[in-house]
Amino acid sequence: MNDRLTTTSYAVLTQVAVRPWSSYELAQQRVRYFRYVWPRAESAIYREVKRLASMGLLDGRKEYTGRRSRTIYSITDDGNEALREWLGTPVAPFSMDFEAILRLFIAPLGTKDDITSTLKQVRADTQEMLRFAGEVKQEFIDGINPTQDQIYLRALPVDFFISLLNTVDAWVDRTLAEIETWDDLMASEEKNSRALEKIRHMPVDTPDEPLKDISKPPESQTLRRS
Amino acid sequence: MNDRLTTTSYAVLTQVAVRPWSSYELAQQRVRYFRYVWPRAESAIYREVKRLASMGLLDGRKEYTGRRSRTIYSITDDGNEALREWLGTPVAPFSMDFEAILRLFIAPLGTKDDITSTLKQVRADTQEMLRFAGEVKQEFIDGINPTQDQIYLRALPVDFFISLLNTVDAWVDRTLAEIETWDDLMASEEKNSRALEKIRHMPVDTPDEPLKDISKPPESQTLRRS
DNA sequence: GGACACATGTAACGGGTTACATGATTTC
DNA sequence: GAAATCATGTAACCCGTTACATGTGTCC
Repeated sequence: MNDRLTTTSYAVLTQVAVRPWSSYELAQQRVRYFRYVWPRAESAIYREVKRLASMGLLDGRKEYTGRRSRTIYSITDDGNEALREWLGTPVAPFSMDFEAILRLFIAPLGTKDDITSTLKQVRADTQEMLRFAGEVKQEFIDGINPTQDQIYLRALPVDFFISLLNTVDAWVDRTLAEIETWDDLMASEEKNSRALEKIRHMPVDTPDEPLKDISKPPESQTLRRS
Repeated sequence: MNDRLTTTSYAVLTQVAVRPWSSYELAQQRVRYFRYVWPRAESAIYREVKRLASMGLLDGRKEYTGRRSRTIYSITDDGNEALREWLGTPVAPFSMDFEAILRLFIAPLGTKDDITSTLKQVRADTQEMLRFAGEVKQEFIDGINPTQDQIYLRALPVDFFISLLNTVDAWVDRTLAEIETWDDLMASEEKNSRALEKIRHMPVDTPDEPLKDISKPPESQTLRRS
């Protein structure tokens, strides 16, 4: 049997480290809390807890409601040790899947309505996530979040999440506004020169200019292009 | 044989729509251009082009260099039609994998050095991506980007990408600064009340307050929590 | 007491990754 | 002419998803 631990393994361990849960609760609450930074299907959680239990990192105890059983998992010492070791290993880089961006590249194959609908859907998604973030914020303010005593840690991801969503939201808004000014989706001199002017002002250093952040060690400037 | 099209299929089709490529070039250039919005392993591309060719959406032509062959793919009319139809379907929601955030939750299991190293690694990653974005910006300014004539479209993802990276970068900086002020990683009254004060000022509406954006249709406010 | 939603999972398939393989080209 | 690197893929494993299944409370 395979006993390599993936980030999903550690994500599950992380949650069980808080307190014991049944598989079902775990799957539900993972969706609530980690959905946005490590989204996985519920069934992946069911398989993962069994694997972790068979490796001795979780301890599974059966309970019964009538004829039907459920399993409550708690973390073992080995499980905690595995988490501790994980913290010292290199972290997986941030990555994302953003289909709407792909569609932009070939937007002229479809209609203007296609692409604006796509972008509005993205906005609806981010605003739903922002609504959720607002709920969590309110829970902490009201002092009723289950992890209230860890608010000094939890505030960090919440901060990240809100910043990110506002960034995406603002981008969608100005992108929709730009596209609304277009008569069609075809290339034109005017569109292209407007875009060039915008690109000039985008907040990133170009290779010919001095770099903004000089607090970093210099070898990071010599990384080869992949 | 299975002929369901995934977003990865469309990502490949999108790229081949620009011009013909060999599988190898495709895999390389995908890494360059789509790495950040739809990252996939190169071998996935090799399998995908064969699948798309067998479905008639790509046309594969063999070339030889000595005894060794390679295949050049170009898009067919059916391939273009598939792309066009795709643009009218619901888009997959934005999602991300961000392991560093998971580690924050259990940071006290490790050392302060563990967590700051993790965050510095994230910063190094985002700054490498920003460096790449700066190169692309410069290419457009110099008028030498291969998609220069489509700059009115390409500027939109570039804008997104730069905004996102700057947001992540700024978050990492203030998070590192916060953690630097800590003596240890344990919970404390002081850390928690500071965090609460920060949360109060985070830029997101809470459920008890009037909503910022009233330009949206009202039913989006009534979405059920999942 | 039937319908329906919630609770608690399992099975099977396929997309994604890691590892490997081999021919051509360049370097020194 | 040996070694290293680039070009061009293939094989196999396994993580993740979709679909399904069955038991239990609850509503009316």
